[in-house]
Amino acid sequence: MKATFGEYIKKLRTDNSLTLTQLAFQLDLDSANLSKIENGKREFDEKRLDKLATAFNLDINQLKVEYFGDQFAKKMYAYNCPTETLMVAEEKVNYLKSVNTKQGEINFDNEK
Amino acid sequence: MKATFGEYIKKLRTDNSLTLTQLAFQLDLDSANLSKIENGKREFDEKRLDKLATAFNLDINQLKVEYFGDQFAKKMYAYNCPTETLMVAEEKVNYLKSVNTKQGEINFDNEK
DNA sequence: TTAATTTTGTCAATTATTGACAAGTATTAA
DNA sequence: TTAATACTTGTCAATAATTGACAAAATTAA
Repeated sequence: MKATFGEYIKKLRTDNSLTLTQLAFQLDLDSANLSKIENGKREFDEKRLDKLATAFNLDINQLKVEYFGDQFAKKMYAYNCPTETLMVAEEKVNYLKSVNTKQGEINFDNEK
Repeated sequence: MKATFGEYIKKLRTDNSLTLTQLAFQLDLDSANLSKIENGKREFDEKRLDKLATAFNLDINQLKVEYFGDQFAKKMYAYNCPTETLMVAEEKVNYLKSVNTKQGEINFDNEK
């Protein structure tokens, strides 16, 4: 839970006794590069989250939590951001959600 | 506070009655590109946060809160991440801080 | 109107990320 | 031990993303 995303993938893979080559194939990746991802030397591309979810039958939302949680944490750590940053982020997401009309929803306050 | 980072800069600039050209000069930026940043059509590069702090005599930490809070919020919104993501991010920052020895600190559990 | 300011469009140059492969080091099994 | 498999690391060209720079249009103020 507190591990990096690379460690997280590695655990998933080994728990399911897959080789790098086997998982890399499912993710449409070179096994050497998957190794780097697991060891934190490359980033996992977000466009492969769906494939990862499929490979291990995971909930895509839980995966996003792990993935983006990891991304944000890395940034925070690298730039030594105050913890507040996350509170402000939450406010701002809510702001974005209220300003932008989501797909399929009806917008009642759309006066221009 | 809940505005985007671009709106935030624009407000700072206009409140201090600077033109785009004037502020852009201080930030070592083209005024046309600063305009795009203010209007959310380009990203503000994090390497310029210090210059921005100087220009308006702002606390750099407060600026980081605004800047990264905005970044995280945009990602969350774009990928429709659960709010949990931010809790997990917080855990992970703490994990990173505990694992990596910070500068100047003495590491007591450094048995290889 | 004119001048100053802001916005938009474009594109080459720079920078970052990726895919691919080779060569290396474990690890395991016989 | 060897041979096979698995994993790691380094490199680099190809691709993609970001940036700086400039021109030109639109807006605003006088």
